[in-house]
Amino acid sequence: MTRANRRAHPSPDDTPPAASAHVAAGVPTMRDVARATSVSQSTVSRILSDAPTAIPIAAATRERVLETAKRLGYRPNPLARGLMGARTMLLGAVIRDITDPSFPAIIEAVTTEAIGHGYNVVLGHAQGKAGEAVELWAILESRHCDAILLLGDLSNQPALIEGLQGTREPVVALWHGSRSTVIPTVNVNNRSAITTVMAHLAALGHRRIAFVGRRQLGDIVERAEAYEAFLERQGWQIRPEYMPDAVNEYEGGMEALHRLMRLDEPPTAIVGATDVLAIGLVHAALQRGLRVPADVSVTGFDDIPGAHVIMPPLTTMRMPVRAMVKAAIDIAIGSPGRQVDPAVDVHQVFEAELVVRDSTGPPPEAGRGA
Amino acid sequence: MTRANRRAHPSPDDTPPAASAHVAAGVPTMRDVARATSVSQSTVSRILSDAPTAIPIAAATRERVLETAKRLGYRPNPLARGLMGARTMLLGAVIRDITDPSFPAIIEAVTTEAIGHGYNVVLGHAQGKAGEAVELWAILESRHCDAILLLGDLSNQPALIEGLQGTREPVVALWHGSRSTVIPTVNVNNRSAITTVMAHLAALGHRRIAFVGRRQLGDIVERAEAYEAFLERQGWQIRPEYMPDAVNEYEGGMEALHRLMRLDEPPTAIVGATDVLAIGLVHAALQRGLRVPADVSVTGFDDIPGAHVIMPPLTTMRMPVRAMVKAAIDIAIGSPGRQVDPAVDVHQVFEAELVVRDSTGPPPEAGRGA
DNA sequence: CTGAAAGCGCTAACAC
DNA sequence: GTGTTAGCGCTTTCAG
Repeated sequence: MTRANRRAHPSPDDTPPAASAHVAAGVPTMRDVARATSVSQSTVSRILSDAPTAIPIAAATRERVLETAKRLGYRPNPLARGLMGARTMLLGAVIRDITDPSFPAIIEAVTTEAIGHGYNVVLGHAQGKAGEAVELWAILESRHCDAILLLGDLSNQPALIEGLQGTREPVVALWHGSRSTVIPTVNVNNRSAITTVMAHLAALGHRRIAFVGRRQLGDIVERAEAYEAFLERQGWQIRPEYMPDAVNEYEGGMEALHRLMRLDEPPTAIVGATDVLAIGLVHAALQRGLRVPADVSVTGFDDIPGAHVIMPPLTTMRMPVRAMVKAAIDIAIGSPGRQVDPAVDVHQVFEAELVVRDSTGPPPEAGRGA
Repeated sequence: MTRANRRAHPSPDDTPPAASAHVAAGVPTMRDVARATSVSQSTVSRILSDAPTAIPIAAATRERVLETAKRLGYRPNPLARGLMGARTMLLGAVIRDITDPSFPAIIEAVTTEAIGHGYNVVLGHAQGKAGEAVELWAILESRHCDAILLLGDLSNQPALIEGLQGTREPVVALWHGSRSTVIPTVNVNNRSAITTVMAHLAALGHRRIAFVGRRQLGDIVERAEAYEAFLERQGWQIRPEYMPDAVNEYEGGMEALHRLMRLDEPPTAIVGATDVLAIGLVHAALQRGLRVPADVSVTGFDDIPGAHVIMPPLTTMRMPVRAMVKAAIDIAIGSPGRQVDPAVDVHQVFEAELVVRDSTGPPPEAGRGA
């Protein structure tokens, strides 16, 4: 007995008698509206579809239908719609790792923005496992999502990316890194952001600046490259030992700091590729009895919630998350029914903003070592 | 031209000629499988439905069908399924506030657990606004979700709660507080958890213990009550000034600490109703030049990511998030097709575990004030 | 301008 | 055991 809201049935066997009274009538269907307005069901469909002006309809009829639809509390059934190949008003989201502290704000923005467009978000997270993302993708496709959003760098899922190309639904990647040319992307300008951070540090007087982050995720690769490029432009030495590998977790940052501080000539400032790393760096520094920023300056990236309540509050780069998500969704579902124009190379880039707090300051007077 | 994968059509006008080659064939349907196996489509349905043993089917036929289905890469169309009133394999999630730091772990658990059951999660967040949650609910209902999960205390959305009662889909509330009797709930045992924290503090020697949290969200109300009950059992004084109101944000905790420390007789320990509050408390204490825990001990609740990387690492209560989510999902979709048995009062309660870190210690030798 | 009718992919009576 | 036959609620030709 799974059949849903059968209405106008005196429940011969199924419905528990005096059960849920005020829903017994069931959700009104298009036929109900049609009957109540004494027009054909297809007329109702035409009026209620999102092609309001395509076929001319008598204003009076339209008025009446709209009115009864509202009175009856009519809601279109997205399932039936989707079955016909029409839009399902579903937005699929594939998330690299939902536990990453920078994602909640992103998801919040995505769901809000989607609802603003009348869309719902179906969530899936890829969680590292290679096959899983493809599976996820298949699921989203079978749900006839109108568009797919890729959240975070999923380039470690080549099968996903490949599969995504052979589909009709628009796919847009957010924070995927700007190397993917096959999929429209919305990214932060990592290069200019890191340049800003480095300039801030340089202006403070720092010369021995380290960069912490694993060159794996698209964004972080770009940040690392920008770091090197900056040093080069300044004519400063690029030291491999100033670029320790670190997994994007608090622990990764902590470990990296210890490694850096054991160097003969430790850095006076450290650029964390993410806030998570930066917070780990600060934490480990404090554990070591170092003062931040008196002994070592630290910067982050993302301005995650909490970045301002660690001690000292973190200097970091803040991205226009809202605007970026909006842009991505506009690309994905902005042109209703149409695929993203493949002729246009859609690769939007947004600028991040430096938020100076207390984790950065001038370097210690006398550099330790040489 | 929204119609989806029309197959076997030489694309007279629609399809951009040599477009996406390997998907051109379209998703195989049940009819395709039926034809390829030379059986009727309904036989395929019977075999592929989740009622495998309901009607006996020749093992040989079943074998063949299953085989071709796999070979063709057949995937059931959830839309068509749902249209019939069958299960949509969609799990709706209404989230109180997705930006709350304790939610990412919850969402992660929900999506993972859901996928384990073959379900997808449709996300919506209520975000405070009263009408919004109802709207959200209507949307989820129209999507024919098989079940709805309420995440966090949504009792500030009475219209939602009321609407939820008149539906056929199972609704389960997680961390809603255990006061709602009308909806099955899965909760943490706030009472015993706070008792544990208080006992920990008492054992350390604290006698002047404050509690910070707004009595609004279900969980926090229960925690506040447990706090008072503990004091009462100990025969200790309940001081209203030791229970400042505080919004559940870092800033709320900071503000509360300043207020508490301006008291003639400030507390030597503060129980934060959540980690967010506790982190704010610690932060403000440090700002004031107080040492934690030497001058004041602080505890939290939730063990959010980051609770262990603030300085000092936070003593807190950790909830079995995974198990709780699993329990809720089992209740919601555990009994396929059936509603949650209304006869059984489903109110599961899980125990939290004390995680002692460095934010708690003995009180200062000489209490300031009296 | 509007109605009638077909059918999306699937499930569920009902026959045989 | 298996095939036939209706629809689920909607969009979309095709006739008026």
